[in-house]
Amino acid sequence: MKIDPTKNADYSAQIAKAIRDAIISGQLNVNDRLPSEAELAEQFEVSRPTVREALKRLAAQSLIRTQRGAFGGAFINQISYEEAHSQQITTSTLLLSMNDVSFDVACEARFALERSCAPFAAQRRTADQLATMRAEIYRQTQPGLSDEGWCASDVTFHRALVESAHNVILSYQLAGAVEAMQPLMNMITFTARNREKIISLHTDIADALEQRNQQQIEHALLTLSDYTKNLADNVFAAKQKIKTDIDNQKAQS
Amino acid sequence: MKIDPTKNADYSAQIAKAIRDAIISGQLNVNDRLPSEAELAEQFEVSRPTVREALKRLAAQSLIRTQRGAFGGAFINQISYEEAHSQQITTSTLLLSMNDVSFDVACEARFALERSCAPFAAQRRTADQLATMRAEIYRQTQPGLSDEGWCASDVTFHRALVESAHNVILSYQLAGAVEAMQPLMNMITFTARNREKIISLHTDIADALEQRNQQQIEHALLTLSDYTKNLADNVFAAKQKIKTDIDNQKAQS
DNA sequence: GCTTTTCTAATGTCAGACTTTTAATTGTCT
DNA sequence: AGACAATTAAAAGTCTGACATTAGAAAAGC
Repeated sequence: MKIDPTKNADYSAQIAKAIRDAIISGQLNVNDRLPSEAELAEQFEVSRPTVREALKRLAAQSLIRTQRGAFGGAFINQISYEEAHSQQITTSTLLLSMNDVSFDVACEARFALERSCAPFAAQRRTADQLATMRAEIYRQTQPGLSDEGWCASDVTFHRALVESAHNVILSYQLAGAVEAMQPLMNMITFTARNREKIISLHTDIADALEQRNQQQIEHALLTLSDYTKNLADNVFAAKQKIKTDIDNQKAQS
Repeated sequence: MKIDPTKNADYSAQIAKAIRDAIISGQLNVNDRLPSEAELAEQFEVSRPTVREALKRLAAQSLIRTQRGAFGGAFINQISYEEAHSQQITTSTLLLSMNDVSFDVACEARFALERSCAPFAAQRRTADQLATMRAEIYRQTQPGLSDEGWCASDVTFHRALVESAHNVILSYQLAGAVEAMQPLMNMITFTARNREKIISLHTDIADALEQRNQQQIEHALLTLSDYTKNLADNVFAAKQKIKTDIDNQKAQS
């Protein structure tokens, strides 16, 4: 692992890569302690600040954690679902916001992924998860619910659906996709009429899940996907119209 | 953004967070240039090495890129699908290897996710993608193909299937899931007999895709999933048996 | 035997200097 | 005037050496 060829540039990146590879390949195990910064500096024949920069890179990916004090140091971190998940969300969110993905594409992907847990959800759903979903539906019917409250409830509802598949990998992947989409979803303002329709679709999903009817779950999700797409199209069209009107006014004056 | 409360610890983490938040919230746009390290050090009232550690953290997430020389500096990076993708793979791979996820769970998730692009693949597949898949199937029939070659061909085949859905978000999410699973898949050694069966299932998938038959694609994927699971169960059972036999021998002596 | 103190190894931070890279500017020649 | 070469300056990358802070371990005291 100690090899670090005198390639032209950026020692800290090279050192980070060397350590990262050692972790991935299993040479370093969870909770192993890395040598101290001073020792690493000696091994790699660089100064301590350079080593530190490398370690910070690894820390940014939660590959290591550091502890101060005697017998402290850098330890290989066991990545938890939560950490992996929150990292995935940051990445996906940035990806979406920086590459102006069309709403349709994102929406399609989101519901397609969610549909993929339908068969397992139908088989394995527990009363508990069903209750959560029903509770969220009830919350959504409350007239005083704010836009933020509505969105949060929506996320909880869908997360319960995903969890009911009882597959940690699916949960991890889907929670990431759903949450990353949230900023896009928040661009839609839901009228009372919209909410009513969505609540009815949510009820369909819950009913289908209760009856363990996979096809019906998938169908309801597909309908919800199409409805959301339409809603978004209208919102964007309206925004476009306002913009055009303003342009026209400017042209007249 | 310049605020950095005198909380107790880890300035570099705080600074990284401040800048990261500014990027995510849109205060800083793609290709904007950050102030130079010296200026940042002054703004945050810390030393330059501390600022540098913060910047390295951001660089590790590909949030910024740096350029040396006059008019160089740190620039907000536009995250590409490729980068996001490779980051996702590192995270997922580590998650899987560190939390000993059962093969069944991972396999189930992988094929469930892949099934989710069946409807779009059936609609939108191009002749090109179909040709890629047929070519990989042909490669898989070659008797001299090594284990590595087999796995690589498998990945290419499935990626072509995913790409045929023509949805960048789905591609991004699924490619991550498929590739992260690869180390687990590589634990299975495929006999000639196994390969034959898998090739026949791959052919089923390609045929279904050619006929744009969504249900048949899904069915073939499900069968492939079950077959892979069985295969893995047998491999693990065999390994377990060997271990038990050794233990018994030891007990006898 | 338990608590308190001291020790010490490690990270976290700083200041200042030097090196290298790179683009813009200026200068020179045809 | 335009093309090429030399200069310059800004910025990242690196190093040295020091000090501050933490927290576990060992020693001292009761």
